[in-house]
Amino acid sequence: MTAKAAAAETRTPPVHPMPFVRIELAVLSVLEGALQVLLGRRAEAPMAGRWALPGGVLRIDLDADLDAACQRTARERLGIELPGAVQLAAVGGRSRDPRAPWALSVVYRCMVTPGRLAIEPGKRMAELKWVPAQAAIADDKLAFDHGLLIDKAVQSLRAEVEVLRFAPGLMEQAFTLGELQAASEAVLGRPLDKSSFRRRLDAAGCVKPVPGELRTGAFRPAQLYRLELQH
Amino acid sequence: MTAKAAAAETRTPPVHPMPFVRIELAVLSVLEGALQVLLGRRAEAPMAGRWALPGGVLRIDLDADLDAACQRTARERLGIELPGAVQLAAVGGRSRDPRAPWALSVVYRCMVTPGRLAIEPGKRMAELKWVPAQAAIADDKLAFDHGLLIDKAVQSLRAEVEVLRFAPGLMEQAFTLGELQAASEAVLGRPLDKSSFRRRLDAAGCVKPVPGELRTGAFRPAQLYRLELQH
DNA sequence: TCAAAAGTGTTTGGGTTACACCCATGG
DNA sequence: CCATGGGTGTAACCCAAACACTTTTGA
Repeated sequence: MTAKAAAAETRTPPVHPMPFVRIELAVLSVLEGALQVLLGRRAEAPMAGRWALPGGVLRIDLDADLDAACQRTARERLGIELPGAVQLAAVGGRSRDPRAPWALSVVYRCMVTPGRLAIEPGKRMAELKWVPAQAAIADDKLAFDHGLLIDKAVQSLRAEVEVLRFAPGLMEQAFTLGELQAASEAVLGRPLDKSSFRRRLDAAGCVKPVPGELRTGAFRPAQLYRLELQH
Repeated sequence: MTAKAAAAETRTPPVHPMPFVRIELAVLSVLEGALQVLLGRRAEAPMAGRWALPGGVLRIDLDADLDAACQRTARERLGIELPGAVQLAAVGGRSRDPRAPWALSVVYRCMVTPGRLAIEPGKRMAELKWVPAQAAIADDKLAFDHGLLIDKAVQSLRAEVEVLRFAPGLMEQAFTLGELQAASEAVLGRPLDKSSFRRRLDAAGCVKPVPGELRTGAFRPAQLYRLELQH
């Protein structure tokens, strides 16, 4: 019986040591006209005091799959869900993380509207802050390889906005076309032409007017729109 | 001393069980005018006898990082290196693989020229065969979730060919523009216009003539070209 | 009445499609 | 000399940038 168990043990894969698996969150937002990324200051070793992407350990007892692990991590570290989070990449290797001989991180990217996030640090987060994405990518004092990960996140976001595939969470539920253009310009880092931007928008059909709804500001009121789900 | 060790132990992450981590290879090739994917018949349980993507267990003692793990897996299963392999995605969850309570696979995609691969099954591979990608994606009898993974691989390849970013391994070292066009058409699944294809090629500068080199066939000899590395 | 932002039209040019047309070669 | 694939030219067209213009409101 013990022999049989031993045999089964030998045949099953866990005979090989497995890597330390984490989830990292690249949470982005357009704030004050610039694309910013949410960083947390690490409360514990390793790299205590250093700024890093919020993240946590994959818990196979709690998480049904990777996407669920992403959401649980978001709840624990940021106190909110991250609808529309998409997987960016997996990175892994020796000496990525001093806690383990081999560390693998699955990185998620998510857009969040300014209001969504009451920046309240959760477990093991000393502090949270928004940092302009440019500065974060250039900062070589970020923990681990998180600078590279932020770069990847920004690149993939740009590629999507370029072809008018707006991630949910980029805008509030309802917004004016002017606001959408401003957000796109902040992400892309270059100005867009109002006329062609709008023509492209309704050619793509990715945005739908909310009848009757207007935003009344200091000047002429603007039609409000919502994101239309892509095919 | 033991107390200190115990404390360290409690703080270090391996207190949580980690998932079973594998590498899967989506090896694609244009064969007989169609995009095909390399499948292996599983020699062992689970799903013995079923066709699946070649793959293997991540070995943190052997692999320096994920890319290295991909190459080792290719050597062991296929007997060759896979230059130009790119990471596609990571998938993971409970009940993906009966061998473990939680399985995570990092999937790589690679193009291979017809001649490159002497289909010689390696360790734990009963047999290897090329299957048209369309058929493989539609086949619901593939092991695990590999049908979905093949779909992803083909989609990402199409997106690249669409913008003339030819993966190394798509073509032999030297090729005629006609061959490049034929391969692109096979990947995209639609005909391309010769004239505009060529104009786009030299606008993008992604292809460079090899002076003096000609391919002499049944008819007029053709200039040979090589892929130019992108910026 | 003016500033500021919303919203529309028109011109223009670059790039792609579609198609026609020569060129070179082995059979 | 002809079938076949290599290679080039041209006109039509589409899209989007550029820019000017009108509209609407609060101050």
